[in-house]
Amino acid sequence: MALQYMKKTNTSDRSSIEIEDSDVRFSDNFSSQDPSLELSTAEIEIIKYFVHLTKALGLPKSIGEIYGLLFCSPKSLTIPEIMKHLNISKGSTSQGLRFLGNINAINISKKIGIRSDFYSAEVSLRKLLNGFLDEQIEPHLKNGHKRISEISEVVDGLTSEKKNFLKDRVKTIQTWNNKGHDLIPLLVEIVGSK
Amino acid sequence: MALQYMKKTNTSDRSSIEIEDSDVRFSDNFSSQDPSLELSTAEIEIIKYFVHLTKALGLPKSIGEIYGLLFCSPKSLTIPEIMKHLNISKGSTSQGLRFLGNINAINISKKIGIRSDFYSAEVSLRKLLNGFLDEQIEPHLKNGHKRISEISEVVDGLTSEKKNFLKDRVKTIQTWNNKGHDLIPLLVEIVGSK
DNA sequence: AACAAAGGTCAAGAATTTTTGAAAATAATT
DNA sequence: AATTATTTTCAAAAATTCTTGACCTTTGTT
Repeated sequence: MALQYMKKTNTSDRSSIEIEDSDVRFSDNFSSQDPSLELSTAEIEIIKYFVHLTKALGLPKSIGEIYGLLFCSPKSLTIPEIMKHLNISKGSTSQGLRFLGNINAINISKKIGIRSDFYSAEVSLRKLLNGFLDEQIEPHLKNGHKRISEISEVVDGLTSEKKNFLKDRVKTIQTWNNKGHDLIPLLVEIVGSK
Repeated sequence: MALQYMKKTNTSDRSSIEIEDSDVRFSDNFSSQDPSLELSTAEIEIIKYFVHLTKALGLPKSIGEIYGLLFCSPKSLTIPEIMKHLNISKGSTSQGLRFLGNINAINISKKIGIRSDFYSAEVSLRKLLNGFLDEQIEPHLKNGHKRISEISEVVDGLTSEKKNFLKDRVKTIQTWNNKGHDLIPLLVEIVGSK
């Protein structure tokens, strides 16, 4: 569950965040690996922070792990390195990097004489926010706009006594969608103002 | 998957939204019910819109169904009515309403002489946004703040050459968190104006 | 006080999403 | 063009999340 939708109504004041990060793969079965790949407690905690964040956004843990690892790394890393550091599969690594690439949360570079791609974390909040909004939110709004138009037509064809009520409701959703749309560039300006 | 994290990189320009709403329970097995409970195509489409939205937010379908139904209803409804209209279980209905209640997306009222609670959709964008941010986002930021402080202490205790690099990174996360925190009231003002 | 209707709880099952890893595709080198 | 390193794909397994419904509590009625 990405967002907390099961909050108890009467359970005193228990901490309101529900995501558990008890079982972090790499902290469990990592000791027997090449020590040069070992992550410090500090790094593990930072990675957990990003896992928490991605889970809150409804995204898989592996994405938070990958971004977190890159965020902690002064030098850019290759796919095999990421896999070994985090002890995750090639598939997860590849898909996670694709997602992060799509939202411009990582930078990809090459080094002369080395075939692999090198990945590093993008840390500009403006770029991160912009990528996330453009790739993840704006398509939803665009799609929503289309859907609402279709709904509007269906409602216009109604003859029941509910027609006017529903017309009004459709107008409400339309307004919401427009506001959301207008908000995107504003958000980038406000939050991303360096 | 709440947000699209599997977008193909090279699949021409296929529509970027991935959520399917092919199987909407109540449109499938609803015809054999009491006709007074029957939903029109328009209503079903509006409910699908909200299902789509809740899925995009990483929330269960039932929550979108319940909110959508209430949104389409000129009069407030009881739990048994909601269950029958949507053909969902008591558990889902109860939990869904609790979630919606927590974020102030619904209003609960009583009618004299009737035991049941009556539920209706809150349609003020300001209230909806405020409730969602306060109940779902702000606790995450608060928790994040705590986590970052803890991480900061761990990093301060470091002696490795990475210490300064990680200190800098922690500072970056701190800034992000603060900006997010400052943004909440601003968002409500901007979007919820009127 | 017994009954009935409404609402809540939560373990188990169903449905969905994520991860894995073998196989295919791509790209660089000899 | 054959070889090898790197990356992508995708079906199946694993993990997680959602829904159900039997049981329990609460509230109001007779």
